[in-house]
Amino acid sequence: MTVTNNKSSAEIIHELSERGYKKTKVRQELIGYLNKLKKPIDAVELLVYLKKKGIEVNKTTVYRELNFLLKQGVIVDIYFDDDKTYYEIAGLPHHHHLVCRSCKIVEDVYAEGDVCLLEKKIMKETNFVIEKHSLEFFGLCRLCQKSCA
Amino acid sequence: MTVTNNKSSAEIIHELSERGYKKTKVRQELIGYLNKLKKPIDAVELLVYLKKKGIEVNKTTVYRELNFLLKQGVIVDIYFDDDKTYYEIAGLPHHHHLVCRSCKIVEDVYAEGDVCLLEKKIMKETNFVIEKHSLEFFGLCRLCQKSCA
DNA sequence: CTAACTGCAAACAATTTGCAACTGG
DNA sequence: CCAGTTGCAAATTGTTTGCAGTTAG
Repeated sequence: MTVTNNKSSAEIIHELSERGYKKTKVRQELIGYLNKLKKPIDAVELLVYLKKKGIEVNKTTVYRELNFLLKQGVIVDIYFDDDKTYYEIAGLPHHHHLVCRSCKIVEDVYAEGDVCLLEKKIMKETNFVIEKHSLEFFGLCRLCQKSCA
Repeated sequence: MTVTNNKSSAEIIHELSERGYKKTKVRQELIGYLNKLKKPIDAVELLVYLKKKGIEVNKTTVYRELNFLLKQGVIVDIYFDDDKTYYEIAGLPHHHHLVCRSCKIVEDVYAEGDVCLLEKKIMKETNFVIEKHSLEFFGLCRLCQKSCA
């Protein structure tokens, strides 16, 4: 599925420019941040991040940039138990997500290939061509186990 | 996780009435349909179904009813690679979903407990309390493999 | 009779679109 | 110069809320 191919932000920007796309402030910042974060984050939080760094940018631009990066394969989109889209840098080693239903924190879990085997089995049995899967675990993180019901 | 406990529509309606809730046309139809369908479906499609059966109903009522059934544990909500919520009757045996990226058809896959083992392992390793997980496979169904890229 | 249920219009949140202005290579 | 990029306001989609009227038990 997802190929493990972790690139530096500079490399990504370079590849994009080879494809004829410009090196803009917002583009660089988003790629840089997502590349460092290595976890799913939503558009609004990214907007907050940019604001905090003093970068004046309209939400439209952020949404447009995210869709662009998605199409270019720089990031991937992820859907959790709510109605917004999360984005994560592409090319991370295969992993899944732990989502806390209380504080909404997201952690990555790098559990070995069990699901990939299952995937192959299902493809064989159903003749469905599976291109990707998503596996999320929902529950309570260590902190929230103490503070809430 | 989800307890396998497949009830008849009549039983469900009965339980709800014991909790003080009424037996309404829309409620009966929705439970009946979801119980027969045994697959995830979204609010709009449910609305279409009701209209087709000649049941005059406002979308607000459908959304409200779905949230009600969710709270009552009659149905569960599922999130795929788009921005709407899907609903499925609760208590089905543990299973996962195959979603076609082209025609959006959803199929259930009843693959055995691999993921539950993984879940236990992760709980032990991370101290996260996992309450549920969702595993979806995305790709092309048998038909769409032929008709589209 | 009364809590549960409903419709309607309006509000909402997340995201997209049209269009004119702008900017990097 | 010109394709790629941006801001702004307005539109869209999925869903929720307030409120007044209706109905099942």
